[in-house]
Amino acid sequence: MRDLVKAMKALSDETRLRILNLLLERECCVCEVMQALDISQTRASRNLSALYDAGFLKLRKNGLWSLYSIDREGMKEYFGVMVEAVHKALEDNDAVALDRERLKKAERVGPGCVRTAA
Amino acid sequence: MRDLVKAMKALSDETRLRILNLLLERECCVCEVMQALDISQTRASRNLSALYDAGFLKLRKNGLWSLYSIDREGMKEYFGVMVEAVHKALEDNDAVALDRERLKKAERVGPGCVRTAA
DNA sequence: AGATTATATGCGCATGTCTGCATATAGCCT
DNA sequence: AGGCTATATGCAGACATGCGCATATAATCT
Repeated sequence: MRDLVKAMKALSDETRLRILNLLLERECCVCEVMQALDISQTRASRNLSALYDAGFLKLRKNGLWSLYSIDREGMKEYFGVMVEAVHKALEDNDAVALDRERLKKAERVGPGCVRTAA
Repeated sequence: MRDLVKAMKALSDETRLRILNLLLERECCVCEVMQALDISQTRASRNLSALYDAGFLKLRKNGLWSLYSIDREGMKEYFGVMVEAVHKALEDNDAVALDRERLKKAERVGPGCVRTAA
């Protein structure tokens, strides 16, 4: 029960829903999320952590980068169902579409970041 | 997006998840929810309203009673999916099982209440 | 070692949520 | 009409959440 409440709380925030939809595209590092959603570093990091703590994401560290992605295998079955519901619900949402566009153009923050480092 | 966030918020509270599971059994009036979950009238009423506002429930007034039930037809498709996910997630939860037991024994509060009035 | 970089986190503030108490509302009955 | 009853709601207090700022952490490179 506690876990389910935590999962639902994780999904009841616009920023986190946008992040989840971004990660449905592909694995992202924190700085890509910052750029795609046009939010601060703190905000990106904290909200990614929340989704991670709730059990939706997995984390892969690569050098300086923290690469988050949807943990399809590790997730409980009904979590997957919820993620799919969110996916469907937002498939033609403008904000989410814009996020996806910005993700494509995401500039490398430093000399590396994921696009080249991975 | 706003609607989805609202729906998720509605599901991110233990009391409301218990209520939702109770309503998966059958339509209930506020006083039955109070008794089944062993909570105050205010709490039952407010949380039922929250689920209603989010779009999960429908309301049927019968005399003094407010009869809430899951609005399977009126709900958006992905809401139904979420409800099913919650159902599965809590199908063998102790608290929810106890709520169901107490619902069976729910005493009529006044001279009427649903069991006889409906 | 020191500088640089990506991410995480402590603190504080503003805002939001939940619930109890008291009270309002509205339907039923005599 | 007046009393009773089931539900709804304004208010206030306790508590949680979201986020910015500054700073810490940890990996990489020279």
